[in-house]
Amino acid sequence: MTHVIDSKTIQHPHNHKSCLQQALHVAEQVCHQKGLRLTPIRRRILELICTSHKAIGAYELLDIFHAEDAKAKPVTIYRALDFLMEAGLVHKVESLNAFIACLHAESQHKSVILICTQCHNAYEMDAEPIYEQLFALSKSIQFTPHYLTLELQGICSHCAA
Amino acid sequence: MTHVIDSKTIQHPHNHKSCLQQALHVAEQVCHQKGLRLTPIRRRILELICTSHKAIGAYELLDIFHAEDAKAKPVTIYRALDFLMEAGLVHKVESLNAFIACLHAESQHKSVILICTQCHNAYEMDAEPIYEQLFALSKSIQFTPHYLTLELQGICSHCAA
DNA sequence: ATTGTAATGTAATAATATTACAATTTTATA
DNA sequence: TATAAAATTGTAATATTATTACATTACAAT
Ligand SMILES: [Zn+2]
Ligand SMILES: [Zn+2]
Ligand SMILES: [Zn+2]
Ligand SMILES: [Zn+2]
Repeated sequence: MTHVIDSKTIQHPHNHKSCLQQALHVAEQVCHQKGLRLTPIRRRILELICTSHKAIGAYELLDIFHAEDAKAKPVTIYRALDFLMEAGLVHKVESLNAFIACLHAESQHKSVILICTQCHNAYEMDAEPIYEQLFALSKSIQFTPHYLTLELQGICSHCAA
Repeated sequence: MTHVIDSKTIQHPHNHKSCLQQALHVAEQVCHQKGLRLTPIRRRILELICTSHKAIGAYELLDIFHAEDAKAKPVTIYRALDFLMEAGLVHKVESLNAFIACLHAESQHKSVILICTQCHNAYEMDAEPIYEQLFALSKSIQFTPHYLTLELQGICSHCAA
């Protein structure tokens, strides 16, 4: 994975339609490749998450989706989220209890999530060297690393300007 | 801060009383120094968190504390937690929605929280170089870093053995 | 003593997430 | 194609985590 974030594009106003198209296209590909079923519900939830770069909560998703499908319940959303996360198409932002779409699910991820506390956008940036060092460090004390939560809050370039 | 974790001690069975004493002693010092009031409730909640190295949830704390003080309500716990976190005596483990005591609150912290998914113990380890690199990386794309969430799940040396 | 501030009491509610079981749809295979 | 197995969705209830609002009490500073 190259730098997923590009301060010239994602942090600033940009043609967001291409983000959405990209994410959905990759999702189709990944699911086909892994033999997973991107059902209408799952696809729609992914679309809703991709609406912006702000992390979105499960109940916000429910509010929107319920207007389209009155049968939708919390578990409808959580199931879709579980599927999408399992497939690597969506990430949970633990420090916000909210979710973002992965724009580069096709490749491996060792990323940090950058969260702007002003505009509330959240994006991934490649951080593979960080993972490697941290994993090495933990191994040096006989701790076997499995999964890293790495989220950086701050002010994005657009909001700082 | 030196290495807060020591695979020879905290990860393995150890005289935990000294962890507790240490944490409470430091808490007294820190509060005195910063002009903060470590009231009986706050002190007791800290003690309860220090009971073990497992991260503990707010409602687990409430269950225990309520048995000692029938007036206790959720907000009693959350207020104490807010105070303790603000004072740097307790950290929230975002990926668990639970809390741990800081054993070295007297010094600055740039730590990673190591979480064993088997025994559920959680400890801090110094990770200052990681912070520096990540902060530098974020600045290089004009993102101003404020606060890092850094939690590593895995298997501790005791459980691996 | 008086007054302002911080801490706690009390009640209600909001926000996030999971469990259990039934019905339906899809997939596999006889 | 018919049938069985597996995956997905429907539905209801509930569990878990966290906050808001306002009253009261304790503490600190004049
Ligand atoms: Zn975009
Ligand atoms: Zn911003
Ligand atoms: Zn200990
Ligand atoms: Zn362990």
